[in-house]
Amino acid sequence: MSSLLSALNPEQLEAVTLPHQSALVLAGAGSGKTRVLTTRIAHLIQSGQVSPHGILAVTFTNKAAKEMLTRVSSMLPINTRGMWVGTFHGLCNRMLRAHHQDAGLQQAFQILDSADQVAVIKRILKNLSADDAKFPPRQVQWFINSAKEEGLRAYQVEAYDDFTRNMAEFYLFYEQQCNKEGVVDFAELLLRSYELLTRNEHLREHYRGRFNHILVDEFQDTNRLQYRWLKLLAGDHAAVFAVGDDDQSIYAFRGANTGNMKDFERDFDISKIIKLEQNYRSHGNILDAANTLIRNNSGRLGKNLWTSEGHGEPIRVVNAPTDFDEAAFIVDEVKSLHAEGVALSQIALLYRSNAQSRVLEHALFNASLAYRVYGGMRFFERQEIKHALAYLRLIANPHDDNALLRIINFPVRGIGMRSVELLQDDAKRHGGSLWTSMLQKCSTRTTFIPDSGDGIPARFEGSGAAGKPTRKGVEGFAELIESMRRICKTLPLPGIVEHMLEHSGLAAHYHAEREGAERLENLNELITAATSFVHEIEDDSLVAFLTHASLEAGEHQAGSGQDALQLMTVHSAKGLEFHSVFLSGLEDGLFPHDNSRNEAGGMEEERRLMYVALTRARRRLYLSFAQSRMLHGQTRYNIPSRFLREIPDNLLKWLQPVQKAATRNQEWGVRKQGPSREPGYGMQPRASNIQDSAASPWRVGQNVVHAKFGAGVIVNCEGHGADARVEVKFRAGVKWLSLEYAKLTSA
DNA sequence: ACAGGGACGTTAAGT
DNA sequence: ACGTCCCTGT
Repeated sequence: MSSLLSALNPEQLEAVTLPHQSALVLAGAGSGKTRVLTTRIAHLIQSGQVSPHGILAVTFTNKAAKEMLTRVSSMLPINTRGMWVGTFHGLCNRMLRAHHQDAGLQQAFQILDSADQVAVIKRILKNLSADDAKFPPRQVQWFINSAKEEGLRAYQVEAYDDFTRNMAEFYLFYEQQCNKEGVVDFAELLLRSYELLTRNEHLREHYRGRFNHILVDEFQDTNRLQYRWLKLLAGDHAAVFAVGDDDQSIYAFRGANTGNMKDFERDFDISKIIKLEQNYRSHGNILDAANTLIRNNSGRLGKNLWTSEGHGEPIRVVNAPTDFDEAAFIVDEVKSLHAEGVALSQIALLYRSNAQSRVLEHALFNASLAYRVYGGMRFFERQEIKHALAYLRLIANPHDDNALLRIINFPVRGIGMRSVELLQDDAKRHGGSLWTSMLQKCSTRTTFIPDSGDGIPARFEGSGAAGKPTRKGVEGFAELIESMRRICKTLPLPGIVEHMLEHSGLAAHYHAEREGAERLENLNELITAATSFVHEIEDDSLVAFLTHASLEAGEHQAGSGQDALQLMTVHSAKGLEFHSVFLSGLEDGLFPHDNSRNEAGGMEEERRLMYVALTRARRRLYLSFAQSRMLHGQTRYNIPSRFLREIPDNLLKWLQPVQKAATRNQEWGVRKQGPSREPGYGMQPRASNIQDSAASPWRVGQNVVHAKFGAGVIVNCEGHGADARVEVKFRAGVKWLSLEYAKLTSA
């Protein structure tokens, strides 16, 4: 047991070994948060305070949930099956599947992702002939989801104006449509589960009795409904162990409510917040910068990161004339870092908004540097995969109108818009699903019209009636789905997928398409996904697989496995760390973003975002800005970010202003000591005097040999220990080299 | 059925 | 600048 606890610092130890009581752990960036969470779970079990059965641990991402399970299992040789570890949505789904009847759901209910949800809303708006200029589908979606996150059903929405009344009406129709089809959206998983526990005392008491310990990761990201769900589930007896960092709350825009932390203190009688402030990630200068910056925010719970390691290198600041030059600088610097031995995958290029990646990618591409951009299309979101899933959904539940509409004429089988509209009208009249209408039409026809044997009813030949010839297509489609449903009852999951791909015509379609090779490959990958799903998961049903596809959209972009630079927004960098970080586009308007100016608390959220960005770097941090930048087809002239001014000068080292690319002919170097002011920039850059070469065997003037650059002479030294660096003049130019990585020999 | 043109929007993103 | 979405014309 003590082996579990031996490596913890006092605060971590206190958190891990806390008795059965609710607690709030304020866990700074890089302070060992996950370690504390997982060690506590292991400790609780090992010391016999709770069985795995009594533990519920909730996170926001599947990745975090998986990580937690892996780490717990590595600490304890126990079966983690009894534990409820997962995302809010995953756990709610688990609960709703187990009690689908009590929750008013069919067993095979399917989950809509955001795109599916918009599709449903569009259909409803069209159906109601709503003015789509006045009511954009995405706004309706936002309204519905916000209402659900406040725990409100359509009839509970308070509407004092026409606009809201309309919105509430759309919500109502949407609700009815989802119920009819047997589908739920993400917010619905939470709300249903919450309502189930509220209404069903028996179930509530069951789960309250079961979960003695509830652990919450990234607590600052919880929304109101999630908080209420936790509170409801905890009741009076469970100990809720909430871990979070108010300074890293960057998701207010999607409903995260930092107020939950203060509510939690009050509602759960938290007498003392445990603060994890020792940072195991970054060097001192980086932490000082982050600490100083974030102190400008008000209403913090308060926290100051520290490290037992040294100050490390100064933070480098770069002023570039254009975004193009900024990118060129970054590429050069990345190259030399790489040459010094830093793996590309340990270098991150961060930016505030996705549009900024373009110019960086362009420069990287020209320099033939391997890179990987986060945030692209995910596996289960690809068009061909969505089509395939739509077929699978119909197999599981043919009343899923959304799925039906997606593939009723894909691949094309001669079902035009006209036929689809007729079906929709019919379904609307009868209040049933499209599938029901379809079957009725087909059966009506076969009853009244004898089939001539070739599949084409004699009576229709040459009839020329506008809508009628398409019926054959509809009928063929109905038969296709029915036969797939029949046959798939007898097949194992991968077999179902394979059969569907073959008989739907999807495989043939992409096979014939000129650019379809990759799509076809993805479809085959879907069979693989089904196969591994069957091997890994205890439930190998089609419904379980579809649920998996909805709740886990898959990898962001298949990491080719090769060593590559990491490009991503600051938001997606949260939780990650890198040896070196380049934070680009530090300009007012970009970061902080213009749109945040008018939002309540917007600037403070931007500052927290900046705080997240800074604390990603372990050893080296570059901050850069451009005086002009091409954005949305226009050149913008920005001033450096106010956040740059909030970092103490003595932590910064201003690199020589980058020259215009066209006239650039010298290497990047350190600005000479002395007063300097960027004209028109209102900042006082100061050359760093962090320098310590006393203990170093290297001195200025020494001749050295580098494995790659050849012979050179040291012209400058800085840093100490693992962070000592020297500036060497080679034939090819002047380079800064990290002594930790560069293979330098004395000559 | 499908290509092509025009309007539009363009902060961040998990489930 | 660029991608997407929807409509229109062939």
